[in-house]
Amino acid sequence: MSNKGITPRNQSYSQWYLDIIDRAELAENSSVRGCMVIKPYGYAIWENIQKELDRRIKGLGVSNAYFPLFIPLSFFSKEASHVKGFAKECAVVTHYRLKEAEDGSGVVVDPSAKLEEELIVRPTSETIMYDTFSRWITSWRDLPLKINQWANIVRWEKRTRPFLRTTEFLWQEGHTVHSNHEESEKQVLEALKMYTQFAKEVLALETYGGKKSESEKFAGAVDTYGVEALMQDGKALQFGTSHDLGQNFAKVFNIKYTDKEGKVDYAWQTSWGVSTRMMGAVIMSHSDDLGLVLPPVIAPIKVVIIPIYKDSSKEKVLEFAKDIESKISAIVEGVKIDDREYESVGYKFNEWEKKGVPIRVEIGEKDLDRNGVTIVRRDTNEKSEISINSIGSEINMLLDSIQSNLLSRSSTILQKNTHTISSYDEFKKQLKGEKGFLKAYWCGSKECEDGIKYDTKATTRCLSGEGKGNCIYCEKESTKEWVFAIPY
RNA sequence: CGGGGUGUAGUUCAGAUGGCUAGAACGCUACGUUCGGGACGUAGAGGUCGCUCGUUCAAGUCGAGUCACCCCGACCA
Repeated sequence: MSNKGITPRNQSYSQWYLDIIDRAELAENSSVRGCMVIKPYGYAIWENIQKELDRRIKGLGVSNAYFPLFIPLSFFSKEASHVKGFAKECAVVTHYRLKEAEDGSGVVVDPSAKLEEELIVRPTSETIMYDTFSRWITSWRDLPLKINQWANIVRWEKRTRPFLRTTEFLWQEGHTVHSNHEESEKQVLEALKMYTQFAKEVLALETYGGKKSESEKFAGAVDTYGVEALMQDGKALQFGTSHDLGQNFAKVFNIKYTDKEGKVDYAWQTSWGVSTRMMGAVIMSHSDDLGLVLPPVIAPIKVVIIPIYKDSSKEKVLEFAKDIESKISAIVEGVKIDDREYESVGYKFNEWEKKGVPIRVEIGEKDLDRNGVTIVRRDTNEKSEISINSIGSEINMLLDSIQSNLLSRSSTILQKNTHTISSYDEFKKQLKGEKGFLKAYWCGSKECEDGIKYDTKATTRCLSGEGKGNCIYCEKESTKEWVFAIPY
């Protein structure tokens, strides 16, 4: 198996992510591909991400709920551009029963069990949720309605990549319904802000967020906003979106309410989501040649203690190590002592480095003698010796500083790799070389956008700001500056 | 769907011009010696060579078909 294509720096990466995911070993002759198995260590990272994100989502006044995996074809086909956007990547359920094959070779689909109406495995849940919403909402008193769902979804993409584009993925999708456009617009921006803050504070990632161009919009949205992160190879990764759906879905799903004046009107909606792709963003952004580097907030193991001893000192060192463990655990969550006897010290160092554990505490005879420990921080690989007085709070502070160091590193990288560009030659040259984010004016025409994409593979990622300049492609005057990049 | 490539041990791969009982490294198991940066020794377990048909005295090796997977495009979070 080759893992080319997901490396932050060419090779070395392939083995790092294998601690987190595995290829789905599907049955022989299965045409299912591009699914991934998330291993326990990887899932623990996801759970930490979920926990932090869920708290923030609830902070927006949103409640969790769950809707069906299957969407009747008729629901799905109601919003024209939505169908058009997703039609080519849907898994369809056509039958509900199997039977034994006549030649005894196993089971086959029972043709008599054909569904009256096909079911779509959700590629996103707008349609199935909004059908329900139309029955929940009748009055202004029912609004705003704010629902979030944690779920798996399926998009049958032609080409998959571990983490970045898997056939099935886990995500969170927020859906809100409002009585007017000002309020729903505000919600869209609030969600966007929540995501960019989340990226900063939890994932230690600096990102660009902003409005998407017409061609990059979500299928069925009036406007789409996106959060874009920069990977080490200079490509951009969109890891979150927030959509202003206007009344597009309300009109086809008949989501109407009576306002305070007794007038009936269609509601205004938003939807927004982030997925397991975030984990890909974290891995690809922070990893180095030694393996993963996890931001402490999402690291399942934040501190690993490695006792180092000879037979003669074994008991003393282990006892000291356990004492240190309980001292740190009193203040810090996620402390692990690696006292496996059957692995060598070097192996352990390597293993936890590879897994991105933020702090390693080494405890040996030398440390015992001076009543201290040796610690190594994963972000810089700096080694230092600290005394055991107030070790818990010191480690806690160090975790904070690792978290903020990763963020400032990410900010610096983003700044360094963002270039304001005014000539198309320069634009092309940059994208052939180091890539990164390019800020340039664009007239807004599809011809220019397509031309740029054809020449360079770069697309508009999001609106950068307003000003005055000339379209990088056709040189017509424009007031809008966009962020361009080659996307994943 | 187009272009390219690959199927041999758990994994990564070697097995020119067909030839004896199919190999290596890593991993795995047991025992011993080790342990401040991926330890070492000894002994072991592990394979219908993707599948089918054909050519041949003889097929992992040649031919045809088939299935699966990977990479590069188009499409996308």
